[in-house]
Amino acid sequence: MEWGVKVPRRRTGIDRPTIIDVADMAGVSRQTVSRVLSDHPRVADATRTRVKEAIKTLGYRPNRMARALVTQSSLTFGFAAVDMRDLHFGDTCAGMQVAAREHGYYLVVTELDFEDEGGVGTLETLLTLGVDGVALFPSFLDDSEIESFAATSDRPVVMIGRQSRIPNVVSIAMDEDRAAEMIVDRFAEMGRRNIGILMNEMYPQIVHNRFVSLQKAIESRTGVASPPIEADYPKIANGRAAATILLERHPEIDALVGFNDTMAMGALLACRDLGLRVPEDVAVIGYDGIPFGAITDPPLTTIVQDSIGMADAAFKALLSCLKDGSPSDGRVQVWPPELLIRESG
Amino acid sequence: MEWGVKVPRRRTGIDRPTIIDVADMAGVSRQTVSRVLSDHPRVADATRTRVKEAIKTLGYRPNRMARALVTQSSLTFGFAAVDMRDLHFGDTCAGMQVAAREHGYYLVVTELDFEDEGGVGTLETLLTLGVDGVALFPSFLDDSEIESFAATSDRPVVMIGRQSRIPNVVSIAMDEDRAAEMIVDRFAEMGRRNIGILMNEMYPQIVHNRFVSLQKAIESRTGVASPPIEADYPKIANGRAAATILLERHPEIDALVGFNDTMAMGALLACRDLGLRVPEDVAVIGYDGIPFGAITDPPLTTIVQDSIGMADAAFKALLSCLKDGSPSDGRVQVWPPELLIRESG
DNA sequence: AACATTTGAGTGAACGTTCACATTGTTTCG
DNA sequence: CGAAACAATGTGAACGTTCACTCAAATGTT
Repeated sequence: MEWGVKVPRRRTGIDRPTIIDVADMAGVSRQTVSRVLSDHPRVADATRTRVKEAIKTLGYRPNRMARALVTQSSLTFGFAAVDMRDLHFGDTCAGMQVAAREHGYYLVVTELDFEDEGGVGTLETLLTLGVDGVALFPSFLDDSEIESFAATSDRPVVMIGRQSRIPNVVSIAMDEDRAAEMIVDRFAEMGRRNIGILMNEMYPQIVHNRFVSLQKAIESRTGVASPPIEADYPKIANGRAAATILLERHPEIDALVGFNDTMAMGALLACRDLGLRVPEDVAVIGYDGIPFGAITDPPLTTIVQDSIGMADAAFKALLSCLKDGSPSDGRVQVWPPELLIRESG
Repeated sequence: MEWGVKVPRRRTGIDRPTIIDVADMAGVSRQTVSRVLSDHPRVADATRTRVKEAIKTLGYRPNRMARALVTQSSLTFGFAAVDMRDLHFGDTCAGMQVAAREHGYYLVVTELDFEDEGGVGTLETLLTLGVDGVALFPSFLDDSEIESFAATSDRPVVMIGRQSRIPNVVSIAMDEDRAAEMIVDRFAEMGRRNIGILMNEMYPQIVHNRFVSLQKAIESRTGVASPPIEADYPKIANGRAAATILLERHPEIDALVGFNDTMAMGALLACRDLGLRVPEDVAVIGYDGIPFGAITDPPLTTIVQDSIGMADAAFKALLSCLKDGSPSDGRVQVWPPELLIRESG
């Protein structure tokens, strides 16, 4: 039997070097290396260069997890949305990436999965990963779910794309009412009063808000309630199918709003199918301003929102919550929409 | 003066509960809680339920960073590409998310930024974040950069979208030669011999490989070298501009390949501008199979690759590298392309 | 009944950092 | 010239886990 001399657990040679390896090579203590790493002023120049050399030759990179464990800050934010391929989500994500990098932050991006406890599971996991804050598109999460998530989160939460006043959550969203008014006013300018709305069930909350805003604007402008219709997924084919049904059921319709550009493009196709001219017979307007909207026939008029600007704001909001330590109580930022007039409406 | 009784650093009340809080509440040791968390068999049923209750009432979630620090595994993979909004990248990313979630893994997604040491910086940061492996689209990184990154990485690396045999890197890519042949053969079927190629400079490596494959296929089939032209960014407008120049310079061209669907759609517009009919005068084929390709006029013929399948393969490759501990020496997986014939070519 | 095995649970150390404090020299200045 | 101030570095503890042990009690075996 042996009494076993303690032996270090790994050190296989493939492992990344640690701060101690650097310290040993430079002949200093770990703290001094740490000081060099964080540009602490009280390090002798000679020492500093020696340490930097050691860092370079060893290819040392600090372990952010270990660092985060003690500082309680990983310099990392989480970003969650249903689908990064969606233009608005993708742009916002890219915008935050840029803002983050500028400030030495890193973005952990994840797709929200409805399967995973309705999306909340994914968010919780994000937290266990050690992010300092979370920016998210609420999509299918309703206000109360967001609220309870924010309540258990010890980190700031900013929500993009919905104007709800939720405790401990900063909300950044486009002014849906204003957007709806712009659309309806534009239609009015063209002499259109019978407006059909193409919805879908994929993002229940946004759709609902957008729908409510549109109905409000339509009734206040024309005094006429508007026939909505739902499609099950915001794809072109579905927009086409939905628009076809809507136009057949309501031949009086002379204007169509799509919940997003993709659906509006479907509407364009439906009009062509039915021999209706756009915009002479039916005017069509979408939301998002995706690039392909510029080359449809006719090019699509659309509401665009400043994704990048909102992303930047989201990042700044998280950062300032961290600085203040304040949980940023239910602040709501409302961003103005812009109507990009092309030819369809 | 005080001699300062030691006091715990934080415990402000907002902090997440730790495993010790759970242990205290359940009246057991941290190790027992840890055992419950990892479903260790040797825990008495009574204890197990007590611990689980404590976990629930406290809302405890294990800190993955602390865990990773000791296990040397974060159950997290990194995924890097230039732009998640790109359909192929986005699909692959989504595919990996699904695969990851199924296996209890988490995906840390990041956009590669050329500014940041030419992209390598971002990858290195990913490593310091503690990911267990990295899947990446090499884009503007050349083979030697990937190679040196893989050499310093103590974690497996899989590269998607380029067929290079690099030490310690698994490569998963579509068979570019085969795709090129399918395109050229399709054109040949239509009696086309004068093929123009629309390139761009955004993803130098892929473009170069794709270009070489196309040239090879064209020469072997028609014996005619082909005029390429470059556009600076794969946008519709640039595809249109590039195609216009190309068609004006080479009126004999009767077929056009776009490096991706977006550029091919630009080509469609250029043809319309010049009064050329598609596909009667000029046939057009793209790469990627983006949905909008289905509704262009005429609908776009295109090469599609199995992004989801490749994503799944990438994930499995990383996983198996970790299992074997083997650095998976330069394996290359080649995936067959598919020609989606619509009307433009 | 004596001993071996299994079961359930606990303890100190380690993972790679940073923080608060301690320890040296070396200036500065009244 | 002595005390105070400062500059440069080092040390032990802590962050929240898991791992390799250890230990006591319960169970089985001959």
